[in-house]
Amino acid sequence: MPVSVSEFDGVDFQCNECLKRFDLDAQTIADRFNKDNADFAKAFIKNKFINFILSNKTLTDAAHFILREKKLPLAAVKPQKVFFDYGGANIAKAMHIGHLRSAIIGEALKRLFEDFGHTTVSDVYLGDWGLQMGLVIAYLLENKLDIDGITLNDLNEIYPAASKLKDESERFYNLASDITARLQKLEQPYYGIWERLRKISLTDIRKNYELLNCTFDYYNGESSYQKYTAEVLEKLRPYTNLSDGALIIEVGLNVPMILQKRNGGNLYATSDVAAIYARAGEFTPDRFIYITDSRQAFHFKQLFSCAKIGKLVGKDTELTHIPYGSINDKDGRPFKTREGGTIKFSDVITGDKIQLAAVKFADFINNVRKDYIFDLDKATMNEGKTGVYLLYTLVRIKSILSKAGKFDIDLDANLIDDDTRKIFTSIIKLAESYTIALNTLTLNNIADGIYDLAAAFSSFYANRKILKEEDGGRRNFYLSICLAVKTALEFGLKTLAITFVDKM
RNA sequence: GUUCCGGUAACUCAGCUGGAUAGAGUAACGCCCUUCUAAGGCGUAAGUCGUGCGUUCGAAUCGCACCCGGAACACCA
Repeated sequence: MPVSVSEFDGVDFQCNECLKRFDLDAQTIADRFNKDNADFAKAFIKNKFINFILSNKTLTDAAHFILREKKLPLAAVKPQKVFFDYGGANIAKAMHIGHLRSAIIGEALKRLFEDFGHTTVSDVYLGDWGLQMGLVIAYLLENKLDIDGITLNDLNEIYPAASKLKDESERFYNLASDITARLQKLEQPYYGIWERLRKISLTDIRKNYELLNCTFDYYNGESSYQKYTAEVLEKLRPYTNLSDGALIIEVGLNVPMILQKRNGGNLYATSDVAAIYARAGEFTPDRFIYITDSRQAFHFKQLFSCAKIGKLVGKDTELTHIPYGSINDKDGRPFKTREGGTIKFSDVITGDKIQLAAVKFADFINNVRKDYIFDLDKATMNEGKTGVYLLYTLVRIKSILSKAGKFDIDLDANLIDDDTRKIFTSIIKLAESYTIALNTLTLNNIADGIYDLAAAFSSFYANRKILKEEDGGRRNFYLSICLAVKTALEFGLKTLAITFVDKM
């Protein structure tokens, strides 16, 4: 019988099945529940709802589990192997604020799956093989720029300039397209220049992802999968045909998917098809999860349909795209600098742990799929529902524990009062939020759960002096709670890939 | 034009496989530091849940229509 968290005062969980089914008598069910599960929870009826109040034993059991196992009591699931594709930084293009969400959402989801015991494989899948490379190379050659001495800063200026030129000059666009196609055939000098550009960018990209706590198993890119292109196109041959010179495949949507351009050049789609084929072959994952911005939703519909039609993945392989909304400014417009340029990664991510926690938490607290208004000042504000608050709460707990010295773990259920009860239920609800997160592939439930636990602790903390408590049993009870909350908060922050500190 | 996503307090957002009194944070206004980190705690005030019909014992939640905002829709990624 389905049970859900209740918002009703003094009730932990509720069941309203008896309101829907006349054959069920709420009182009978509650009575039976109470008979069989007396030490777990108490059921009672109000307004035809069956309400459940968790027993003190259930509350302390959860805390004991955390203290013993150093993790939250999560529901058991059948372990799967899941392939994560997130990150997606571009070579020869500075990382900017738009790259932030894929990285932090992807990393947190990956960790969430690992918390549940799933095996994961992750690939950053760099954008290193498309037209953007041809644009930059064409620009370098046309302007006779010193390619050996080029720096990342130069690239940051070259790409926007080349991109602009592409829109203004058809001649330049054609040149860049031609160079892209030649590069894809590994022709010199283009391939050599490409290697140089990739090397310069990669150092910076790795550094940035490390700052964000992103841990990719592979730093592959579109280029890494090109060697599978011929093979995958051959496999798809029965389903493809030529249209207007381009190689296309009908995927059951109103628009076919283009696999190869008229000039023989490959596109993003080509790389993606090759990549999913190669990954399925090498890792045989039960599931693929791609995390990109929502504008690519249609592309992934095409890709997944193509992969199924062409049997590039197993029949039962689950293919998931998580589309996230764009980061907008206070006026709801795509985030730009005052001059109209993109906000650079380094403007937002400085490496300061507290600021980083704030930026990440501000993202998690919002629904992944929606656009969200990014306000650095607000995110890093010292008050309210922020990453700073969580870190601060943790610091205060740590301070108490270090001053307390040794103590015996003792959770005497008789000592539970309103404040401590709130802490215990918050812990249980946090564990519940993990299941919701896993099922919905969102993270705001966990972020909220962590906040609620921290808030419950802050209330408890404000109402008593833990270290001055003279009753030994009570002191142990309080300190044990501190330790359990600390462990739960740290576990939660680790899932979200937020680094915490000891002092601030 | 077709399709998708969004519209909830002044602001930023939860809640959406229908359920009890629609929740947080911010901003506003009060109160609480000789006391474990006040980056904190407690409280007050703030809502035609975009609009209109419909389904239901019951709708922010489901259906239909409409209005606003954003996005995607063949050689970009």
